Amino acid sequence: MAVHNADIAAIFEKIADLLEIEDANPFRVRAYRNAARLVQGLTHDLKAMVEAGEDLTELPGIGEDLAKKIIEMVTTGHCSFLEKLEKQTPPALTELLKVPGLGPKRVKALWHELDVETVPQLARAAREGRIRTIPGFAEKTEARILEALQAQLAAVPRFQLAIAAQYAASLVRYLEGVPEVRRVVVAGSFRRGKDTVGDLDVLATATAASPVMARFITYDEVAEVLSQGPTRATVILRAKLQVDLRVVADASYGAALHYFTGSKSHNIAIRRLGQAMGLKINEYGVFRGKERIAGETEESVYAAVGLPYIEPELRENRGEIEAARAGRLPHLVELGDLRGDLHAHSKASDGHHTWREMATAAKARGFEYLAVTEHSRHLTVAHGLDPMRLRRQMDEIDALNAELEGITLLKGIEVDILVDGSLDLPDAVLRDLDLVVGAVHSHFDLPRDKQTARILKAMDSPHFTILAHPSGRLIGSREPMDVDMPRIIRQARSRGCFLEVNAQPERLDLQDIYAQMAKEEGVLLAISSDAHRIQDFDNLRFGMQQARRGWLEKKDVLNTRSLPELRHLIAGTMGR
DNA sequence: GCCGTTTTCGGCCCGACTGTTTTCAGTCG
Repeated sequence: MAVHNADIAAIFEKIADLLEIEDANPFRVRAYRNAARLVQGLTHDLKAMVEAGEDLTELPGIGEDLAKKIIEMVTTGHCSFLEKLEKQTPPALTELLKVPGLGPKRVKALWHELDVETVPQLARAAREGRIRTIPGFAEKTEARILEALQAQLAAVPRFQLAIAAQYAASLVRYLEGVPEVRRVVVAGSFRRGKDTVGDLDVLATATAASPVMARFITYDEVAEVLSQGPTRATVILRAKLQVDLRVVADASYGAALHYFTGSKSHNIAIRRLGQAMGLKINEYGVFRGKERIAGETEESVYAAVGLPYIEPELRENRGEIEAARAGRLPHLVELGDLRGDLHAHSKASDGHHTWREMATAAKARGFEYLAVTEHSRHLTVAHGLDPMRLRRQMDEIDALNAELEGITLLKGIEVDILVDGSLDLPDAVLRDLDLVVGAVHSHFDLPRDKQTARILKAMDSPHFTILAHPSGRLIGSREPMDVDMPRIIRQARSRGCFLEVNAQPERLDLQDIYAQMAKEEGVLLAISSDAHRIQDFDNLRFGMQQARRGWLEKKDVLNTRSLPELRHLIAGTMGR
């Protein structure tokens, strides 16, 4: 049975939940949670590592015991320790932990006092007024549980980064207008550029006299105030997006920004470093005894523990602290490094602007080149091009290039990868293009081996240049295809072709850890807008953040190259 | 359960807010 890293992470989380309900040593619980997070973010397959005989205890947070459990899981497909725990403690209890307001202590009390083991049982107990009879619970708690269960029914998924960005922008403008407010910044997973955010963590610096907190909870988009104190408040916007506001004095800006940006795991690691140096780090600053020695800027916080500044996108405790200590932090690629865009559409297929308009907009962003990559004929809903229309477009592009100054349109196609792995257009026409972007747009649910083989075969085409949106996921609506991504990455290396980080907010595909894996394998990535209208070039900022989360540097990105360099690199893949 | 320019044992990040417990535990981030 195939055991993936995600399966192992899920089992460690489950063990941590059950141990916590059993009131186990909290540090033991944390060890399992740390391990789960580590495994989730690993760029290497644990099964492959075990098969290769690698020493898992080299991984930070994995000791003898957890290594043994991982080996058991990848070789037998199950975890005997979890099975033992599930005999002692009903496994469904871990579902109760997901109800906001219920932690391990309360879940245990509900189980012992009322025999509540499942969410439906919890709902019934709340409706029947039995919860208030448990010591430590009262009517208000019971009411909140009922409310939370109702809210869970109308489950709010995480928000796409780009959507959260819209709510963030107007809230920030509003708060900046409040008297005595100095700075407002959105921290949290938003600042780290995660593909989705669960809530917005907003930091403001203000004087004690500022009415910022009162203004915040009366913001006209606020639907509900969950909690409110002098320095912190939590609200739900009408859009169902939760927003936490934290207010500190301006002198604490850096420490608070660091604390509020997270990730939690990164913060813990930094605080431990501080602790080892006799320092205490909190959101107000870095302290030696009572004396504050840093905290006005994030740089000062890192400097206090002997580290250089670490970019927010790297702060996942996936090796960035070790890299910082060793002076090996990547110099992350930036939006300004892009010299062009290698995936875009026009009215000719399913876009909304002409190539003249697209080229003008691209040039205005400082781009030297823009690839013309319409859909191919198989994608009829998108008015995909057949060979004849493509030939005609190639002539039009030649004519347009003769007119345009300061930008070059590259002749390309986003060709469908058919279910058997063949490409939707004949070699005779593909060979005359500057580049061929291949993409899957159908049959997303093939079994893993077939799906992988299909894509590998497509990449075998001598004209194949870039694999677009490699996982095929649509955030919130379509899961990634079940494919062997490490194998696809190795195929890209051996064929000398490239993978895409698609910047459309619902795609952001490749995902960060695979982008990092590609970098480690020496495969260049294209950060592409997949623009269907001129405004879509703005999405590149989200693709850029995803790429930065994958530790990509300028040298790792195909479209940071000048046009001659780009042509040279592509020539290595075309016409073999 | 992990880990060591404090340590192979004894530590393990830190603070805000809520509700209910009259002084703090539980939860959350």
